[in-house]
Amino acid sequence: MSTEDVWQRGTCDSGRPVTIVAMDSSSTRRQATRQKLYEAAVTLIAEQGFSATTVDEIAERAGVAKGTVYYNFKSKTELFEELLRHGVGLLASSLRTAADTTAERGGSKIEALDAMIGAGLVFIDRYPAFTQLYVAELWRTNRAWQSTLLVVRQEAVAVVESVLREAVEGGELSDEIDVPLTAAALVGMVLVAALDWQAFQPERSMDDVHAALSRLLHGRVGGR
Amino acid sequence: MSTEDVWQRGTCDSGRPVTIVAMDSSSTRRQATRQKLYEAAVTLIAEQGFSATTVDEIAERAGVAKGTVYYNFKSKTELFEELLRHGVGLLASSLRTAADTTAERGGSKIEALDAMIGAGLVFIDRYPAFTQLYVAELWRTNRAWQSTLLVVRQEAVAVVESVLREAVEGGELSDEIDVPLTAAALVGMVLVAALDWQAFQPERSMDDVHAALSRLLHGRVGGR
DNA sequence: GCTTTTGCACTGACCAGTCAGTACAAAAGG
DNA sequence: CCTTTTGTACTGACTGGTCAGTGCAAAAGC
Repeated sequence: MSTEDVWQRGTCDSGRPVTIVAMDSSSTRRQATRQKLYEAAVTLIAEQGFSATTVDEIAERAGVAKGTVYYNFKSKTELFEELLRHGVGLLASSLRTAADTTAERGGSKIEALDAMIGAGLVFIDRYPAFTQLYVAELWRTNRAWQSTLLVVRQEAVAVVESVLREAVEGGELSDEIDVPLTAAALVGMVLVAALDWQAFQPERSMDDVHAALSRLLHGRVGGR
Repeated sequence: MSTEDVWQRGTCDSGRPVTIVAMDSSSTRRQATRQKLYEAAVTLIAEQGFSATTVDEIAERAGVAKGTVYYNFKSKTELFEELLRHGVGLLASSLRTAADTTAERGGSKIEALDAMIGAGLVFIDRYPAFTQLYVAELWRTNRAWQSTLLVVRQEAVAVVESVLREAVEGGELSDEIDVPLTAAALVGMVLVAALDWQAFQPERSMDDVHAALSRLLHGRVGGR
């Protein structure tokens, strides 16, 4: 975290507000506040779910007054939706980078998929709370943010689909494989294995997990 | 949904579900009420999440008075926990049956795994709401039913692990594979692919999905 | 004649969202 | 200079509503 504002809060009803310290330029402050709110919200919602998490909790964890939440976001739901957009953006671009880097090195598409598994694991390791939250909310029907999630899912899965498609076109994979279903299965494999690793087998290393998933991808499990 | 299910309740030590068809006349009525409540709760909670679902809603959907909910269950949480136990019992025994049937026919362990994928898909197709709910709650930390879930997850994953282990012992699979991680990855693959199928690609047939997953299991995606 | 269910009124905690007010920097004005 | 105004960011007590869980008398099953 970057901003070094050393300021103190007073109480509203009695204590003299003892504030202080200047802000550099204008809107940097707001950005920092939003970031704090994102960070507080993501862990709380991942732990407890959206409805079970109160705005008061989010504000408290962020070290901010409740009113500030509503100054920065229209509603609790809007805060959550922006969180989703923000997080999936990070994931998708991290997957894309992994694929592109492999391509630049002249690697095969299968290698690119392997690299994406690695990138996925790094992401989940870094933002476990976000991943948890994403998985928990993705398949809920009837929610307000359903449309946001649909878009956001497509952004992530599309990256995998495009690499699979290129692999088929390049003759690297049989054209019998079902691109959308296989992409979903691969993403699910990584997501669930990683969450399970963190929740139930935390003693394993990321390399262990990557190796196990690679083996599945390369067909060394059920192998012919 | 069929109300005439054969009732199963897990016993603690044996791990083997005991079938309860009908205890005594008075209990049957109670069981029917409980079943109605499970069915109402599972869809509502899958759609909205645990906290967002009210007891009044559950009672109304079940066509039962609110007091009845509390006559049959200590609390909303307890209702939910028993729902989880009940559902995972069904899943685990369905997986076990698939594996056993394959074994009886003299099939290989890989074939057993394939059959379990099929059984998993049938289960998800029949109880999509339960699956949704399970995935959404499984990796949450800090929840009251955390310990219930841990037990319940183990029951399902253990079935897959045991088949993998037998396959390794029988020389069908390399002993280099990591049994717990691979089991988690396989379960995740099926779970997520199936949910994705239902939510985002409902036009596909179950056979399509099974074929795509089989291909991954048999290594016909990343080839060698 | 038990167990189970109903219907309904009630309570107390909890919570999303509001609003009047504070803090403070920078600009405007004198 | 100093003082007044303006804009932005934030504060926290408060409100109106919601909901888990209770209590109980009467009815319905078995």
